[in-house]
Parts: sequence; C-alpha cells; structure tokens
Amino acid sequence: MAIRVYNTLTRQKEELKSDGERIGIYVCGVTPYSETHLGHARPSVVWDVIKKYLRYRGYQTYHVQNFTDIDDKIINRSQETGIDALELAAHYAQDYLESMDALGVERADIYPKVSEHIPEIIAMIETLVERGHAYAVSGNVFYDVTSFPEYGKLSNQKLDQLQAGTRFEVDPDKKHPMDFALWKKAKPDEPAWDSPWGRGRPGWHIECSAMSNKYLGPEFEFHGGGCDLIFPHHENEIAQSEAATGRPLAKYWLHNGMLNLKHEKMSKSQGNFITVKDVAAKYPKELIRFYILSSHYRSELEYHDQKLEEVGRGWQRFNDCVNGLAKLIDEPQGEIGKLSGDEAVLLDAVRTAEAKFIEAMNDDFNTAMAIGVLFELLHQVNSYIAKGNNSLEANYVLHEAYQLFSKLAGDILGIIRPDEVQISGLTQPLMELLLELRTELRSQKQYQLADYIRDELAKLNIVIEDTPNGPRWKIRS
RNA sequence: GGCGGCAUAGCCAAGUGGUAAGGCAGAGCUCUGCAAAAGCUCCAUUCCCCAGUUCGAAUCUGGGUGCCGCCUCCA
Repeated sequence: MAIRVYNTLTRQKEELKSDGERIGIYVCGVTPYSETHLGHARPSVVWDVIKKYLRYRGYQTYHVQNFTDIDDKIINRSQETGIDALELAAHYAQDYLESMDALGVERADIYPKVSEHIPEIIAMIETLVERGHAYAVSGNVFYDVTSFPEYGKLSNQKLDQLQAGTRFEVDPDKKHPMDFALWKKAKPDEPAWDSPWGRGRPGWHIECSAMSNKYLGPEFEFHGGGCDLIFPHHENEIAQSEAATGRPLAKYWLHNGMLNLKHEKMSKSQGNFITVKDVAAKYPKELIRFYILSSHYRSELEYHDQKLEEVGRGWQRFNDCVNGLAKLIDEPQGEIGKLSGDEAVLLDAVRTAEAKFIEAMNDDFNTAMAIGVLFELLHQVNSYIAKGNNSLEANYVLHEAYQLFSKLAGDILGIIRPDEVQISGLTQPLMELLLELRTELRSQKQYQLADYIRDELAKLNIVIEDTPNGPRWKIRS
C-alpha cells in the first residue's frame, strides 16, 4: 500500500512517488539567535519519525536542514550583546543540536549554513537577474514578483489581495510592494560580503533556494517546516528556485501545526516559550516524543505544565508492558510448530497490529492513530500475560510481540524508555536472587522483612510488584 | 480586507458517506498478607449551531458562531 501525504501545494492527499531510490528531504531549520524552544521540537521530532518510517518501508533518505545564520534578528541581538553575529549564531545552532540530541532526534545528513554558501547564493541571484526575475537598485537586489505568474500558488494568495506595507514601510525602490530582497546592501557594522552589487548580505529566503539546490538538486521529494513558513518564506522559495531552474522545486510540501502555549503560538519574538532543555531536564525524552506524536502533525498542539504529567500515565503503562516483556522472555529456541489457541490468537494480533500501524502511518503519517494501534496490542499482550502461560510457544509469541514493540514504538517512534540498569549483566541475576529471598520470607509470613526489602529498593527507584505469576521488578522513570 | 486551519465525552485525541479508535480521569469487580501492577465490566443514540444533499453525514454543500495561524521575524 502506498504512502499518502497531504500536500500544501495541492491542498489534498497524494500518493508518494519517488523517481530514485533516495527520498530528498529539505526541512527549514531555525534562525539561531536564542534558545531552542519546544515549538522547534515539533517539526524535528515529526521529521525524525517520518525519516525512520520511510527507511523501515525500504526507502533511503537524504535530509538537509539549514541554519539561517545571517539574519536581521541575529544582527540585532549581536548589536545588543556585543557578541559577533556569526559567533552568536554558532552558539545557538549548537544549542539547537544539543536540544535535538536531548530528544533523541537523529541528526540530519547535513546542516548547511548561509554564511558558508555566499557564492552559491550570489550565483543564483545572478541567474535570476539574467532571466529578468530580479533587479538591482542602489546596492539592493529585489525579486520581481510580477515576473513569476505562479506567485502565490502555495499560499493561495493573489498579489493584489496581500496587504503589503500595513505594518512596515515599503522600500520606495521596489517596483511592486510585494517584491522582496534577495541581496541587502550592507549597513555599517553589519556582517557583509562582496558581490556584483557591492558589499552586502543575502536576504531571507534565498539561502534555502540556493542550498536545497546544491544538496538535493533542482527537484526533490519533501519540503517541510512549520505552517507559519508557508507565506512568505516558502512561497518566495518557490518563486526563486522555479524561476532560476525552470523546474518545480519540491513534489510535496508538508507543514506542521503550531505548538501553543496558553492558546497562543509559542514563539521567540513573543517571549512565550519554554525551552527544550528545560523540559528535557524534567521529563524523559521518550515521554516528550510521545506527547508530540499523540496528535497529528498538522494539528495545533497545546502545551501546559500539567500536560506531560497527564499523558505520562498512559506512557508509563505502555513502557511497563514493553520493559516487562523484555525481562519475561528468553531467546526463542527449539522448533515451534503450528500454534493454536491463545498463542495463535496473540500471534495474529501481533501481525494485525503491524499491518494497522503501517496503514496509519501510510495515511499522512498519522502517529496518533499508530499509537492507538499499539495500545490495542498492549491490551491483548497484557491480557495474555495475565493468564500466566510460560510454555515454549508462549515465549515465542511474546518474543514476537516484544520485537514488534521494539521496532515500531522503539526504533521508529522513539517512545520506549528501556530500563538501563538491565544493561549490566549482573543486575538481573542479583535482582532475581533478592526476589527469591523475599518470596521465601513471604512464604514464611515474615512480612516485615519482606516489606523492608521492598521499601529499601523503592528508595533506589526499583519497584517490586507481586503478581499472580510471581514477583516482578522495574525501574521507576 | 485577503488566505488557511480547527471545533468529537470531564480532559487529550483518531475518524473525509455506512452508523463514534485509543489514552487519561471516574465507577464496580477479580487477584492479593499489605502495596503495586494487571485483567474483566461500565463510562458520547452522538460529533459547535441552523438549513440542505443523500436510503444513509461527525464526515459533502450553504449560512452562522467561536478559536488559532499567515499576509512583519517566526518551526
């Protein structure tokens, strides 16, 4: 079954078709001038999952994500703080990478920076000037929006309907108020580079056209980013790239919804944001991902302080089951014949769950539904375990269930937090020894001592549970 | 003024023509030395409002209402 994605450009779901074996992905990154906040985490986590899912489905991916390290905001901040603009940008770019690491987001294949691609940018502007899509006026170069008849096709805007200049002054050198800068003439004390039009720096938008072209070619599959970038940023990218190359830029434009704080968009300039590092210091990264992925990527998502606590209870139950499975099962061995009864039913449930997971993800990466599917399997696994089977066949099907959870919830969604202490080879046998001792004490009704063991372990964040199938332990996360 | 999106139980959240997934919270029960976990059962005749299309609509159309985003930097 094919993957279908909602394409902002056509405003409908389309089947994913790829000419090559590699899927090119360009996701608009950040302008690094202050701390990375939770709003930035959303596209990052979403694209992390999309990439991992695509690979699971047999595609190869190549992911490019830019840092716009030359920009008005950075320059302003630099002048306020006295820190060199590029140094400041490098610092916050590093903050971004560290924040994404803290969320378990796999790195992009490359993170190109504007400051390292000035020649490519100048070359593209020259092409646009040559082709009559741009004009230079006293050190500035503007894009001529009237030269591109399709201008507005992504955001569904008509040039004469846009309200240019209502909240900022239109440069009198512009031929049309919606024309935008490709190259900005340098003001004193600003980072600047030599160009055919004099010293200056790139305008916003052109860097993405130049860098996507360099690393992914004129046409590629996915272009992503927040829905707040549709206009003007992505609209202008299309105008630039397509006018320069004569070819359609990206096949599929995917835009994620905003993450809100107190019903308003989390944003740096508004000051209403919460940093990724603050949240990651308080909550497991797998839980933060679970929260982000529990709604569809195009929906708005509300954040408040209680949110992760609420969501965390379901997440904990999910993790308990998967980590419990890890301790319960052994490597399957011996011949497993045709299964029957409960084992056959559970194995069928495992297979069905994988098919339904794929169906959900194929439908515009519906992670919310995919998680629902996993919870249904969780329920069936827990029911089965509650019956207390421990045959060779039972071990086999539970192992299959565990493998599936590891692959889908662990590898792809990244919402499983493994009990790390287990990694130590000594821990498991020691815990078993301790639990055996405690079981013996309980059978002799020495409850005080048995409870002492449980209480003391609790202080070490190790939880003991006496189930009908015997005692069980886990790490409290 | 223009463009786009959203409105589903106490809360979160799927569901684009066939009769409401899943999670949290809540109630009862089972298991149990206690605790915890888990299991079982229950929990929206109904999807913001009104009108229409249809044998049939949460899903399509028209009109309201409310909220959010974009048209300025923004993931």
